Amino acid sequence: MKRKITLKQIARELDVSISTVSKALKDSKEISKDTRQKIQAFAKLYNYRPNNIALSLKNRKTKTIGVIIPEIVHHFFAKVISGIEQVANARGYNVIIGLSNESFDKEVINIETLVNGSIDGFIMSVAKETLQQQDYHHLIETINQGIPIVMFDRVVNDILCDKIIVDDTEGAKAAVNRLIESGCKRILLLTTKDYVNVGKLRTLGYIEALHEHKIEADPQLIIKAKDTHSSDKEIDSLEREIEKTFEKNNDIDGVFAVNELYAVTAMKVARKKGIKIPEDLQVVSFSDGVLSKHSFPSLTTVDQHGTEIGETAANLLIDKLDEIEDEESFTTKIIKTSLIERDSTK
Amino acid sequence: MKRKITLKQIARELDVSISTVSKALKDSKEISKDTRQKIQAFAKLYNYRPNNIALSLKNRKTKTIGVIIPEIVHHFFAKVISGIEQVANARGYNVIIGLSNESFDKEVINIETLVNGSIDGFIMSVAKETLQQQDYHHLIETINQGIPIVMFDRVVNDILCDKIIVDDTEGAKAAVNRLIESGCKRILLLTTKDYVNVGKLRTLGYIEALHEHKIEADPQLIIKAKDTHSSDKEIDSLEREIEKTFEKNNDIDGVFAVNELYAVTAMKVARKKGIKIPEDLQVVSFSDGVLSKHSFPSLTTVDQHGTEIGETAANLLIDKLDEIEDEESFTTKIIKTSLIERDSTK
DNA sequence: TTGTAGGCGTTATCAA
DNA sequence: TTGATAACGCCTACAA
Repeated sequence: MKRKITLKQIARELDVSISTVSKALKDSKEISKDTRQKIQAFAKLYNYRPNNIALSLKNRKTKTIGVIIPEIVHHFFAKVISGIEQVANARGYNVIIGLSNESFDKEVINIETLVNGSIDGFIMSVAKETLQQQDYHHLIETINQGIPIVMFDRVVNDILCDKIIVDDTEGAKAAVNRLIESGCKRILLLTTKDYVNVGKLRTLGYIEALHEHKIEADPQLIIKAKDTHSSDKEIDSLEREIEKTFEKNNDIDGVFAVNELYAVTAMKVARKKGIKIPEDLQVVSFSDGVLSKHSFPSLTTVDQHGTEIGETAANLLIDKLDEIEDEESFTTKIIKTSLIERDSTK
Repeated sequence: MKRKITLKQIARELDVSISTVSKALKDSKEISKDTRQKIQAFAKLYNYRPNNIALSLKNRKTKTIGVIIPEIVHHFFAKVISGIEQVANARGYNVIIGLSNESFDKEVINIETLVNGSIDGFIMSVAKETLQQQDYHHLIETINQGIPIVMFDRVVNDILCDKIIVDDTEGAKAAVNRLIESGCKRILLLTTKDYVNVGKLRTLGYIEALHEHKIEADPQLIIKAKDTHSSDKEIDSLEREIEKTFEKNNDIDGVFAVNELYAVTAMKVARKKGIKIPEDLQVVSFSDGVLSKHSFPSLTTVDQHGTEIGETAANLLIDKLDEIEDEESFTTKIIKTSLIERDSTK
């Protein structure tokens, strides 16, 4: 077991000074060709690589970015990470991940432990609990310390930083329009509680689409799932609610769900009740998932382009870190969604 | 924008030496109660936190572990990461992730950039390409440098290190047994090429189960998908192969798939052909996914317990790093699978 | 052309 | 009780 070799060791072995070695390895012309070659050959032989930690300490840059997300067992977030990682790696950065599990405390702890030198900047999607409590001191403090944050998806409007958002409202509107255009008149909305920004925005899109087509929104047709984690229990309870709503409103001919799990749950209810999709009921959902593609029938969905979001976020952050971008200007980028037509619509 | 405060600055402000500050913040009795309190109060006020990078350099420990996996947009790997992250955080470690995208080169690069001081140890699942080429020099070198590796799922037997494996063969056997017990006689196997270890082992389990029940394995009923990434195209081609096989063998009454995507693909073919599940055809798959739970019919699957694998791997690695475990002994832990019964079996 | 010295932030040892 | 010094590994301005 041989430890990694250091400049010091090379210097000792070759009987030169540390700085000579350092310069020689940078191919500096200060050093004679002879010694340069000798040192380079030796370094190569022993597979010398500069120690990242020492570099970080010296340069006050770690070349790593911290990614804080609510959960990772989730197709959308996994895609975003994948996009971040790709860009980060290509631009010489590493990626540390921290999971908040939607908990405020875990989010704070994660950020605090990384802030102390481990990372140069953050990319994050805010935990539901944080949004609910509206306590953003940890975010404000890191920004005040000169550590840039790029928020995506779950964004806090009050905080001044770069943001990548999905055009949730537009996407939802397009989805609902799609339903209306193929004949739906009574469209059930499956959404989240309002404090989840994206749920709220998608709800807004639903309302707007109806409005544009002079259809009045019926409160009876809006179900706000009381979920926090999409756990089995919560989905079961949603299922019962959907069932009840179908029973009370047997004229429902469309469903718009803010995520694919809700959509699949609706389809399950429909199947139980013998409602044919897409003949009697059409379904569209927001999503970025495998479920949509492989459910039966496959789901028409609003694609959020998770990978692209991740890539954009990483580029934005690294531009700032590498000082390609001005430190004091903040942009909000909107990633356009697109509708993927599958078999749950006519 | 106030930069993080350092010991030096505190020392200057309070007109004491750096080492006094350092000791006082550790509540060392060497320092008088008075100065201790003064310094602690000041540090608290300015929210002092030791710089991780400096600590890493000093201690030659980074308190972070590198996780190298083939992909992250994959339920199983996401679960494993989730398990790793949980344990790591609880034990004071951070997690850096690197994605190989199943590519040998990316795996090598990822490991090499992290080896230079950024991490204390690795948890990894080997890329398919690496397994195919059987070139493990990067792994051997890191181990030789005293950096421990814990492998999971896709494991290299020839390399001496800790390993966490799923009892693939047993799990597959249990799955196939389940099919046989509920009456299946002609069971189609959907698997991968042999160089993917887990595919091979699961295939073995299939063979063993048949053998135990004195059913002869029919090569016609074994489809080895020529996939590397489960891309759409590859799945389409698998679909056609399954279709052909069904046409040639109309007595198939069971399917065992080594992953849920293959299983869902088989169910799709069955649906097209009007084959009823589970009445005419029963399906079981290996998996750790959302698909199984929400497909129609929901799939009976072999649960791999991804989170537990991640937790076990992290504990094993950290035990070694924190020297709770002997550095020179290597264990291979087997995580038992369990069968989750759903609607695709009788 | 090569080497010395100081510093990045911290801790530990030893001296005052 | 406090402080100076060296060290972790690297880089660089400056001196020789």
